[in-house]
Amino acid sequence: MVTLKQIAEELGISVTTVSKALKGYKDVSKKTKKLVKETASMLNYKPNSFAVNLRTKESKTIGLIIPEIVHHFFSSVIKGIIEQAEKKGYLVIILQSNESYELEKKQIDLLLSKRVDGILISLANGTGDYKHLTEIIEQETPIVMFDKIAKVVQCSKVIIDDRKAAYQATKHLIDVGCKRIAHFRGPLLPQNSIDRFLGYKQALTDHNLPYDSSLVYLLDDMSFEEGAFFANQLLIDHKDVDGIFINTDLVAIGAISEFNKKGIKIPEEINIIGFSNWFMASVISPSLTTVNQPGFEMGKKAFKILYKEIKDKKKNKTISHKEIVLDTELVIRESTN
Amino acid sequence: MVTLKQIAEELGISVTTVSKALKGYKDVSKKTKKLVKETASMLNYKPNSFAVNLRTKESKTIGLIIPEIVHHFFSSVIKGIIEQAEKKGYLVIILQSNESYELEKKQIDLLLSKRVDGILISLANGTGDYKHLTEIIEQETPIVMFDKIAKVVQCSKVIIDDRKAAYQATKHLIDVGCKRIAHFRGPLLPQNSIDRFLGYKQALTDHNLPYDSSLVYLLDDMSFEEGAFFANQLLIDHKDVDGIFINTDLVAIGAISEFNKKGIKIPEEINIIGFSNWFMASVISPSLTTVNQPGFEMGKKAFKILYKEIKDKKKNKTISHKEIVLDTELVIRESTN
DNA sequence: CGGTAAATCGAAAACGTTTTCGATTTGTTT
DNA sequence: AAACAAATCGAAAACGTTTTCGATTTACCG
Repeated sequence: MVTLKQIAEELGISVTTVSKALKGYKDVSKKTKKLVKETASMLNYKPNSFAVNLRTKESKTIGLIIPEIVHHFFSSVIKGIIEQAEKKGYLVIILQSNESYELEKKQIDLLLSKRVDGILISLANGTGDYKHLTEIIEQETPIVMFDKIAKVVQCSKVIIDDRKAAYQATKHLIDVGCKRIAHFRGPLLPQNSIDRFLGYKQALTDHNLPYDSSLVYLLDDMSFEEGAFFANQLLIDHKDVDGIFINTDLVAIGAISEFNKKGIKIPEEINIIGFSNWFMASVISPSLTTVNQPGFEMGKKAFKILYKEIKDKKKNKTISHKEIVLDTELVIRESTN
Repeated sequence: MVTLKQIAEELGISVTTVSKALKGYKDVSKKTKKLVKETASMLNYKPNSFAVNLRTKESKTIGLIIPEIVHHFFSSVIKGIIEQAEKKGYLVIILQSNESYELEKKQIDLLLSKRVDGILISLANGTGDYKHLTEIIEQETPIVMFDKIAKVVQCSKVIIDDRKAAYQATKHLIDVGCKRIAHFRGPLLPQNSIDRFLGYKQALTDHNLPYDSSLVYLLDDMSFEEGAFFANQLLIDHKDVDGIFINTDLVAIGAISEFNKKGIKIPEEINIIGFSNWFMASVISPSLTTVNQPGFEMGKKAFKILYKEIKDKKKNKTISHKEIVLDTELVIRESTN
């Protein structure tokens, strides 16, 4: 590996001048500048990033912690982040928390000790306290949270309005004539589940439909199988239900599959609306009406904000935290009338 | 940020001793060892990884280049790599080539200049020459290729036996009684497409079925839409076809969707088998018979091999390249008789 | 107590870069 | 030719760690 020193010796000049020549300092003559650049590329010189990092105290690398990689929404987010980061010359280290609070803590420690320039995170479902997050902020490492956030933590956030989106989804069911609407809700912890539930409830009361807590089923692992299970349960408990708003597409697809198997006609006998707009939603039969969640844009936006905070920190500007709310969109397909 | 120096001053000893105490050298007394460790954790000392990298000439970081992140198979691979890497104390920088040769080249340059300890790569469809790859090998940076590989490049590889798997898939169609079997093949460049095509052809001739090149349709972007398009084309061109082996599940699902729309019964009128076993394959109707491609295991294995090569390089051992072939498995579902 | 061995410590160099600041050279003007 | 300004260069420190090797201290034994 060729170093500045070697180039300097080759040309009989000092390391300083070589460095400055390569970085375009104005106090080195055009002649030597040209000379240095030529021999540098001839020797295939590449700056030792370890040394640069040490000297400049930055690594041009950010960390990303995500609950699950094999997941349509999250992989879209990752793609958005990586693309945007690459444009700005940043690399992305990805870690997966597996929805575990303990892992999430360890991984944050890892990233901090690697001294990444910033951190992007979507919280695990299991995270209840936020000490590990406030620690990041105290260390003054820029951080922005997206999708699954902790409202109480003081940092920038990129989210969708889950409550509003859920409201619109439920309202859509009402608009197509549903009178008795069930909800398969997500676990108690992530804010999203709560907000979606609240949106559902609000839509009911705003349209003079009674809220019946026995129509709300609590999901645990949000799997395909759970969707099928609760669809079946619903047939036993409440034969009069004519619409379901389901917390996420995967579960909705499980439900559809079960209804298909049981010969229940969708949407004639029951309307179904999901959430997230996984690719899968468009290819099953009947195709699934759902709420589009802009993962790619969320990733892009999250990085952009993080980037600004990193730059501001370098300039010793005070960083003001932003909270961006991205638009969702109802995607109407065959599973609703 | 607290440094060794600060700990040393705090205790009135030398930086050397502090460093050695923390690293468990035997030439420092148990008393001072304990003292140093206590104050280190009290001050929340974390070694500056930039300095460590510079000194030890390694970053405990590897690079991963993948054609596409939002993709069930590849995201499974990523998951396998990250999990395994984390176990060994390595972090993973992910880049996406978007199936572009040019991007792939740039990204390899990026990773090399970041001085990652090793590189994992699955080639873009567009990569024809391998100069950028041999460059890595000349630099003596360990590299292992997986799934989409270049046979001619001298490095370790983790793959499946595409040809054998395709053979089995085609044979399955023959076993269920198909006499006239079409193939939607992938583009001309990645070796996988070629091998799958060859397996298909071999199976036909081994079972006394004539090979008819007009039954082979060349896919371009391997999308859902292409599947639908060629399914329709097939109905126009060859009404007598009773089975299709399709290069990848996504395209197969597009075809199924088109056949469903046209009222063609699957598998009664036409048998369909895909490749990869995307999650989606199990939830569409009819569910798709396919070949399971073990993404997660491939990721794990690829990292393990890379890890060994990194270690061997450190010990100046000569590294011997391995070629691992993982088992695939026929997953029989409703789309074949 | 003298002598040797073992235990314990620290000075210093090295990794490769960036940047400050002073020194030297060149050019320009009287 | 003197005087000054501008252009060009390089020495040296710094970033924080690791590790070699010599120095010092302690322990031990006759």
